Amino acid sequence: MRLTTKGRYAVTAMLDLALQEGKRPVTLQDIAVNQEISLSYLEQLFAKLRKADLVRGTRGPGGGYRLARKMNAISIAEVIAAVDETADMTRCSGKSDCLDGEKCLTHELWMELSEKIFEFLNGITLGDLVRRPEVIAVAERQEAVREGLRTGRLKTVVVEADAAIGNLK
Amino acid sequence: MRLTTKGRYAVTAMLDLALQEGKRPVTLQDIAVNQEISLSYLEQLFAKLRKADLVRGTRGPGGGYRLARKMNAISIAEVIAAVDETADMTRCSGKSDCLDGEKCLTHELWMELSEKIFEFLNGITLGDLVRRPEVIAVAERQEAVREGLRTGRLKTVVVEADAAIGNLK
DNA sequence: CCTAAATCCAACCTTTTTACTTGGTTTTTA
DNA sequence: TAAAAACCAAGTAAAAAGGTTGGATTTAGG
Repeated sequence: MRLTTKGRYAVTAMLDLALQEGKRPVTLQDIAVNQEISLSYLEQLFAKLRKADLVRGTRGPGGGYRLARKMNAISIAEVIAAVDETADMTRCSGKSDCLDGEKCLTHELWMELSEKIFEFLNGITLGDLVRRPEVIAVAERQEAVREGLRTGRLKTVVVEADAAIGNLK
Repeated sequence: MRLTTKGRYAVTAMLDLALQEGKRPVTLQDIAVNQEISLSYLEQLFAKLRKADLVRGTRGPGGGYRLARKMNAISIAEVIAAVDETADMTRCSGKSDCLDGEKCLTHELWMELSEKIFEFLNGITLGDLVRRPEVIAVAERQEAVREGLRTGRLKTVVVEADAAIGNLK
């Protein structure tokens, strides 16, 4: 189970989709702007997410991407694995000479740890992250700010939001 | 908390040291052969491990490296952090314009997850891995941490888990 | 005191991975 | 039928991983 910026891009993008569940599908263009990442790179990541049956795209105007499953049924591990193609991380997979010496022992220990990390991340779903007390507070602030933008009541809202944030910390 | 082959090299190398505790110091040459990695790359990794006060080197013939602390007092997270120099993984650290839009929300969610991963890896020591019977204990604690993520009760859970681990020793 | 084994150190290089660019095509809605 | 979107593929630039070379400093042992 590797864990790099690539995996992070994938997870945050999936979170973007999860946060918009029920609304119109999300365009990669939107995500590209949000995450400050190139559209085409996102396309490549989403090609993998689609192959892994994690998202579903609809074409044409008004189209975009949706989660292929409920957010509670998509684990972080799955998302990361989908974009990561984890080439064998042990270097001793088939080698028989790895039986003697300390080499294979440390490898075995690593693999146990690796397994634990996977299980850990496999036990966390997008839904777990999206629906959390603190997270909900943040989401409300975001809503408030956005609403404030519309109504022209921005300054007070931001102050309120900042106060709310302060309470969290 | 990044997690790449670099971190794996560092962890397995540290496991090598842990497994030889009490014997003569371990030379990088030995590790290089065990892990099939270049001596000089190992030197670079160990320079960082040394700076992080995780290992202590003794020069000259018969020299090599030892753990700077008891293996129970060295966490996997520490080892990985030492070699990883985790440049800011969020891209929005100081930017104020990150308040509007969904960007900062997903970033915040990611950071929470990232924090959880760190805590998870910080709760596992080299000793946990080396002494197999207790690997089971790790699995149990991991369950606890994951549960904590869902309920938002993480800190207490971790403390409880640490206490439980302590009882085992 | 000399030699060899080891850490320590720095500069450079190659390979792989990440991330972006360009230039399309197809599908679908308005 | 025009525009908005997914889809696709080839190539490229930038960054990180991993290695190479060539040392210097310690230090045990003969």
